[in-house]
Amino acid sequence: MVQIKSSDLPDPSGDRPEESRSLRRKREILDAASRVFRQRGLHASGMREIAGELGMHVGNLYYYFRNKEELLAFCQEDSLSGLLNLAREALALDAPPDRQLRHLIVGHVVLLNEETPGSLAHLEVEALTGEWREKIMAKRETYEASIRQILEAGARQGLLQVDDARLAAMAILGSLNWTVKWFRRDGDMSASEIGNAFADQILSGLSAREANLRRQSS
Amino acid sequence: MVQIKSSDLPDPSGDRPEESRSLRRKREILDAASRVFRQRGLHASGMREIAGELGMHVGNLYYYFRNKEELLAFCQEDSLSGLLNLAREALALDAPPDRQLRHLIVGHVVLLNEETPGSLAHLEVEALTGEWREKIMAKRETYEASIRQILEAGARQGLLQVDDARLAAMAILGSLNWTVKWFRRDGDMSASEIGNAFADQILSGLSAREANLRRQSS
DNA sequence: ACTTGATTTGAACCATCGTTCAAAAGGTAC
DNA sequence: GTACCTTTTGAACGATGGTTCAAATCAAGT
Repeated sequence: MVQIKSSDLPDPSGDRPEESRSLRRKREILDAASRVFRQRGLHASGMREIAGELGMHVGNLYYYFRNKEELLAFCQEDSLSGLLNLAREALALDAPPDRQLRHLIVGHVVLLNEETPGSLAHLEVEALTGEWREKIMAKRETYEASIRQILEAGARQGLLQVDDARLAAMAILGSLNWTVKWFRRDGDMSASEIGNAFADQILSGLSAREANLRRQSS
Repeated sequence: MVQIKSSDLPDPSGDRPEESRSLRRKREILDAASRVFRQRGLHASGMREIAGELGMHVGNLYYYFRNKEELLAFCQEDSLSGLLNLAREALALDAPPDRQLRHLIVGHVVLLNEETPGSLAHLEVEALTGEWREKIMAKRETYEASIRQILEAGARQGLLQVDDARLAAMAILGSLNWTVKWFRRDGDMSASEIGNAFADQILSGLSAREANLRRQSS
């Protein structure tokens, strides 16, 4: 009777060389689940398919996760942890807020589309209920707050022009999150290329100006 | 045995005073379904709940729609028709492309969040298969093409700065579509206020400039 | 009133899906 | 090799949800 506690799955995604066998297996399941969720869509993919992806049987999943919702919640938490790390990374950057923002934008697109396989789940908080929902939403709120923090710092320093940080953050997040709906691994642009192009557009805006200032730093 | 053909539900949402009883009922169902989809989420809402919303019984739905997928497809088509109208409207506007773009942006946010009740469905093309999926995706492609058309016209006239119209369109659409995930009817901003703020941000960009040109027309 | 076709009911069917559990298999330390 | 805990299996249960359909009801037209 192991019964792994919900507080497992450490935030730093760095691999401990000596993780218990059980935890490694758990992460394997998590990754498989994420993959399936992404391919077939959240509600279209059942526990049996997730188990099948790993060549195991359904019941076995319930040895590691209490139910489907917990599995989904862990996927989302994993994905969000990556984003929170990214946000910390961006804020710790020794660079002006506009560059911090670019770092975050590019990282977000890469994370959602190339690294974290569970990203799609991140878009479906509605599927969660109760404590899990609150926990995930709290984490998401923290992430959004980090973005606002960058924007407001930029505004304070006169580098960014931000009327309503909350609104600006949602506009940005919309562009970034939406990429999971159309990004293709075999497309003609990598995630980081897309991220950089988005950063260009978000920072410069679409309006042409007389003096065409392509970039103002470097 | 009436068997309404799939080509019904006329694009112009203007009410014909003499629509057949059957068609009116069909639209009632469509609206109810959209409402339920939106509240409970697509997969969480069953046929019984949709029927319940109208005080009718399950089986009756199948007199008007072959199955759930057809119901969903019609919802999406309805929503997309509204957007296509909007795009035509914007393009027909006797104004420079940047104003056409603003018109489209504001209209899109309003349509998705206040007018068309079936908007949420619009975000879930994955749930469709076969012919329906293709039909919806084709319509969506047409809409996106309209946006690119505006952007490219703007670029040609030197009014807009667009590197990659396809990418720019996706960034914009992401911001707009994402609003349905967080917009609240009882929030402190109306859909059109949000749309206008978005248009400001998308056009001007976040980078502060020496000459702070808030608006360049009017 | 009577007939005919349109609409609605009510109940059932069937597949799928999440979940449970007792039993089998694996792995390890003594 | 044997005892003990971990992990996996295989099969089943119960609920839900989409779907079907024959029968009942409704709405006109004559």
